[in-house]
Amino acid sequence: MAEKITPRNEDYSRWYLDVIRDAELAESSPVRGCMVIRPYGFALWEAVRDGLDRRFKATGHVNAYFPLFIPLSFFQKEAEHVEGFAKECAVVTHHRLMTGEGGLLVPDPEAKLEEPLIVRPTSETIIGHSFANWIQSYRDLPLLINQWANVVRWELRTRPFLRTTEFLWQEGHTAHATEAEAVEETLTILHAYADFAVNDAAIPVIKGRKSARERFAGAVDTYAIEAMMGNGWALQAGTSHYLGTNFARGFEIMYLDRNNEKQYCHTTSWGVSTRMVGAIIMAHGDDQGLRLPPAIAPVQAVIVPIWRKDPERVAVMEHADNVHTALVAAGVRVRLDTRDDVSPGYKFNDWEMRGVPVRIEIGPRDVEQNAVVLARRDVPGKEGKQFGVPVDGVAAAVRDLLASIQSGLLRQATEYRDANTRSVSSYDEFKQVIDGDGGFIRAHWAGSDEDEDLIKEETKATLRCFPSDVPEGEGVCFFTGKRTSQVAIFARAY
RNA sequence: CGGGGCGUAGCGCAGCCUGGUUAGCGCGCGUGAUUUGGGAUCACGAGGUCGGAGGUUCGAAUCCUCUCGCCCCGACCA
Repeated sequence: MAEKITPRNEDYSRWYLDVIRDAELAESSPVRGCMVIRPYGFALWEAVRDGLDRRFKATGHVNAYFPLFIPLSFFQKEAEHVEGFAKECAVVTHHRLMTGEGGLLVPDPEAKLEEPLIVRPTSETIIGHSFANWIQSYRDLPLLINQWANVVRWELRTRPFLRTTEFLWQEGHTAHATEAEAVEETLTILHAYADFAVNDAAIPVIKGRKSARERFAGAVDTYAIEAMMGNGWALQAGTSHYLGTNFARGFEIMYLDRNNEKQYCHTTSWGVSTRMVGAIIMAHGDDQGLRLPPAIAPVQAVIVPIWRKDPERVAVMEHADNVHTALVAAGVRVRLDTRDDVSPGYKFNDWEMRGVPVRIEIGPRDVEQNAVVLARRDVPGKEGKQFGVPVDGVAAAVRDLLASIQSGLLRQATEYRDANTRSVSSYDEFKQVIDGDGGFIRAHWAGSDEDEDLIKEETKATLRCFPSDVPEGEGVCFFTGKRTSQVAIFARAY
């Protein structure tokens, strides 16, 4: 691997869990596979939410809300969709409890539902049902709806943020008159996701189309943004699906066109989940813990006052208050750490683990000089510190620093990804890379679905996507030896 | 569901093999003092049905049986 940016040490999983614990992002819950999101972790999710929601609204989407429970029969209406989700559904069968033997509460057999309800694993079906009612004419199109919600998928194996039984996400659902419009919508959202990932989360994602094997259940085409984590594995951080008329046929989502003829709508769906928080942790975290890009950091700068005796304390706090006020006025999300029961050293570590981009140290020496010390989270140790920054210029200096950290994190992550993206010209070489350095393999690909299955079985690497930016041109498939212009990215993935 | 492992204080663990007074350690928590520019120190203190049930035994955290739960690897997946 290239120079270490994030810890790919003995146990990356352990590191990941420790970061989550130390930064107080989340913890396990009494319910298997579910996660308690603590306030700081939720603030991070809210930042993701705000960044995405702003982009959705800028492209004409509006928010709405649909039921948590979906009638079982709704799932039946799209064949591939059933197949994809049937294995991981939570099912509600009763609506009342009763006291049974030994005083234990049990579902009342008298209160069995005539039709079981599914706790939504995704909402295409129930939203499709509404869409069918809402859409009559071409004048009702396009219909651009988004929902912020929780969903439940009974996964066999879970990991905090990356895969939990219940998770928070947004799911967009749109309906269009034509295939071209719906495909355009799918790509508009893909670009919005990538824009957020790159510019807000500082994660250099690759936009691409999924292979048939990796496609969403019921979609004609699935597009995704793929990110590289600190151990070289891939993480699908957002998906956008063109659903064709599959769901429109299942739910009779139809409109009358200008010629007074009934037509099926072309629909799309797309989602980003709390998994994005996991991506941010794994893409940027280092040995000290979390590193947050300023654009989404709940706290962008923290002021740590330092004093020994009460007279010092008064002077330092007054100075710190002034700096705090100036930064608030400058629009910086700043926090003054007034805790007097922990030492400054403790606070330094505490905020570093939480990934706060900028730390402002204010002690008696700074009061004397009417200055502060600035420390940047992305550069460890003394090199990351600026001493004697005059108070007059603090707001400007902090803003510059935040901008520099934002671009610095993106640059580091991009360099890391590029250093760990390799090309191969044979399957042997492919296996060597996957078992050795890991990372992404980007190569020409003309294999079949079965070839893809074989590679997955033998190497655990999956076809992540066909990247949409293809500068390579025609070449030879590493697996089949055929000439092709199609390029694919393979990697082990979460 | 297959393969491995673990349940002892809020958290992390030792003790179990080879049964024996009052079950230990670290972190955290409470009180006090001294500290405070990189995770403070000392003193005192609170905190446990040893996952549960049954059995063996004079005696069980320790041995046996059953049971419940969790974690890791695999299959499923955002």
